Amino acid sequence: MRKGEATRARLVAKTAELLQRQGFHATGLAQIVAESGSPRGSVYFHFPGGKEELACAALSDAGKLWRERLEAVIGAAPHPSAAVRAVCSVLASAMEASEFREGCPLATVALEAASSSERVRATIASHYAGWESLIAARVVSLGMAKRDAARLATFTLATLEGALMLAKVKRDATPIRDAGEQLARLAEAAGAFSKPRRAPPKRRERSAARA
Amino acid sequence: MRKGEATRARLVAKTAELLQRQGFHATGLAQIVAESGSPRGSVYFHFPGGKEELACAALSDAGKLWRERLEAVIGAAPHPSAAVRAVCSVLASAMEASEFREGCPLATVALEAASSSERVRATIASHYAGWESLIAARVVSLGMAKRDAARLATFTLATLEGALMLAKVKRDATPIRDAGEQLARLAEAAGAFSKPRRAPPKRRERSAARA
DNA sequence: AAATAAATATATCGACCGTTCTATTTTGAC
DNA sequence: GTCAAAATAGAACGGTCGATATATTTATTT
Repeated sequence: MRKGEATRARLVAKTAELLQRQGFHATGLAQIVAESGSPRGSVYFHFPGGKEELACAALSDAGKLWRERLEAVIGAAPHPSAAVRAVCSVLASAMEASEFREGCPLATVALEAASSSERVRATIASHYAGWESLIAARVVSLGMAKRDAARLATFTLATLEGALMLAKVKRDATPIRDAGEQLARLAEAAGAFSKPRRAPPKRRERSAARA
Repeated sequence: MRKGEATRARLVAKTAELLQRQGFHATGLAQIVAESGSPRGSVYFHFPGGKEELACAALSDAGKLWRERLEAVIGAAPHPSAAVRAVCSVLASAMEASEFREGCPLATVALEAASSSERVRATIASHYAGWESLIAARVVSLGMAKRDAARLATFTLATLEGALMLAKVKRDATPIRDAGEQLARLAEAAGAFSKPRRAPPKRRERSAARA
């Protein structure tokens, strides 16, 4: 049934948008239905689990979309430092373009629902982990040990998320751009260090990101 | 009138706690009144502006409290690197102790209300700025240029906020501890660089945090 | 075209939301 | 003790919330 899938897609898309801007509790089914032009009676048909299930679907969609974008940028950049610069540039511009209403599509709900809905929490956590593994994989290809790369990836994501939040609150995108610059230098330093290496002999104790 | 002030204080304290754990929209007046044991009829006496005004008072209280704690830690630490380590250690432990329910007292509401209540947004922004200037001042005392110090302070705060969020979502405090370690190294590097300096001759182009 | 399932429409539910209102009690000043 | 202000009590407001139930319409299959 085509029509049903279209309705479902519209519901998910609008929900993702509203969750990104307002969060979970500030977004009502009424608003989702009204702004998406979807039939109200269809919500519980497509999402028997109600608002929670709809939210998880929307968060998953957004998480996948951002993962693909991240993958594309990382794949196109010659070096992680260039990638992080590009990502921050895009994020900063998007933030300004939306007049600081849109940030990370998961972050607001993450903080809101982490302690109330285990399902939502787990959904978001898995997508964050996916983003991190993407970053970590790129860093590993530079020669850094997996463990250190994972740490650096978490650190990078944390900084980006925090910068997005500060930018939203300050209504100023410079935290994002500055974070990009700082992280890029960190990546350069880490790359310069571990580049000339080949097949690390045994193990290295968190040698990375050592400045 | 003593009684009134006590009631007011209880309302503010409980509101701050609930905002930190659940956010703005998930916290109702009913819950605040019930859990604080305060008279329901007193809310609009002490806070004619309603929930928004009460929330701002609570956020301001929390912001001041954290500022004082931050000030104490920075004052006691021999070096910014030690300070950031200590802060992260405390934050990580507190996160675990609360079973990952309590993070930054402002962050959740910051993301929620940044686009809905200008008053709340401005309140939070001012406290974040206060925290940053505290960090920046300490870095300046190390010899770093004011502009670079401000950037580094914003970067540090962003990383901490992001790490707190990730820890909450993952239910794992390691992002906080790792962020502390990384930031501490960054601070050491910045300190080592700008320490031997005296009265910078003219201006330096963001030489800080250079690895 | 008939039969079956998918999808939508609509009305309604009880619960809770933030807010307002009018008593009533408590407190401080005289 | 008297009086006015501060503070509390508690009901009640209209509105919206997410969720449910029952019809009705639309599409797919045979």
